Amino acid sequence: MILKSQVEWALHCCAILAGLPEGRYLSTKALAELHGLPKEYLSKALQSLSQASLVETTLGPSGGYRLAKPPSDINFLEIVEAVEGKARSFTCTNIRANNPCRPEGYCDSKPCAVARIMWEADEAWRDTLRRVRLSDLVGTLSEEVPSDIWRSTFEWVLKRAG
Amino acid sequence: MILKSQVEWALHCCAILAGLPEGRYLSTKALAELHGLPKEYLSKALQSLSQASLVETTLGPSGGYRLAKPPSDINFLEIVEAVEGKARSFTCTNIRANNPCRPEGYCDSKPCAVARIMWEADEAWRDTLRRVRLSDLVGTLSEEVPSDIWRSTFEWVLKRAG
DNA sequence: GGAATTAAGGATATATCATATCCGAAAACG
DNA sequence: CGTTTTCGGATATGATATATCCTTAATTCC
Repeated sequence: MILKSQVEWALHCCAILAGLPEGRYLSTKALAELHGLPKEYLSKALQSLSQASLVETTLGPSGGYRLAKPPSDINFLEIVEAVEGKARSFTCTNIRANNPCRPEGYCDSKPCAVARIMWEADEAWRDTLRRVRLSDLVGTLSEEVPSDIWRSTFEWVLKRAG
Repeated sequence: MILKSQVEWALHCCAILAGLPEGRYLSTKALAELHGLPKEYLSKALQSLSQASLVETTLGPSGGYRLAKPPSDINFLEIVEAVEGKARSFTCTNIRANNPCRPEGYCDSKPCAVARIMWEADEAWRDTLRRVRLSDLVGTLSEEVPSDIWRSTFEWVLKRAG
């Protein structure tokens, strides 16, 4: 049960977008080069963010992506689900229904007890991600990343944004 | 990020094994037929449980599997990790290291902030599973499954155990 | 002792999905 | 108009889940 690498990419890209000056866009090319990622494939992750209305886009030179909402209004779960999908990690195939001792046409009142427990764990995972805002990540990063690296990184990407 | 179907199979099989009379074994064949599963492939899941020392095995006719510990000493996480592995769902490829603005030889003191959050969510998932014992599942099942179906199911599998 | 049964594990085949690249269309900008 | 960009479709490739088959060794029963 491994998350797509696009999840990691999307989170890091959102962190950069969150630090952009008001109104500026950042292209796929700039984000790919900054992180050392394949541009064409990263583009798919960014498209997912766009479809989830987490980022806005504009075309043409100096176009690209920017956040559609303030970083405090975006949580980790939104980003993760945008690229990974909203499907639960455990799917119940209802194998109890194959039990030959069950009478014909017997109908269960509740979902399978095993599935309920697995779904509860899945919810705990999602709850944790829901509680972390993108602004929290940016706060942590600006504390931990040396300020000169942090600053020159944004100068670097903005130079590429024209 | 989907769990293997073997996880579902293993959990249901453990629930049945937990209800067996003391000292009895149940074969792969019986467990596969009870749940309508491919015998050869289910065998791989049971082998995983065996390698994790969750079940004991014996060969020959009337051989098969039984729990190695009382159901109250086995939790969901043990079963899930036995077949799914212990690897975290999020793997950090440290793409921040590709940032061209980082000085040569710069070394991060902490693991990536993104990874720390994703791992925290992963721990929340594991914690939930760790807190549920196999005996809890059996308790729920014996409450919810009509007693005649519950009883005839064990008669059915025990007949197949010789 | 011999036949049947069983778990264990290796080898292999198939299907699904993640990863990755390429291309054409439409939009924005100078 | 020419360049740059997002977007979506098409396609290729690699890894992994799913599934089956076969051999070996251990155990039980006759």
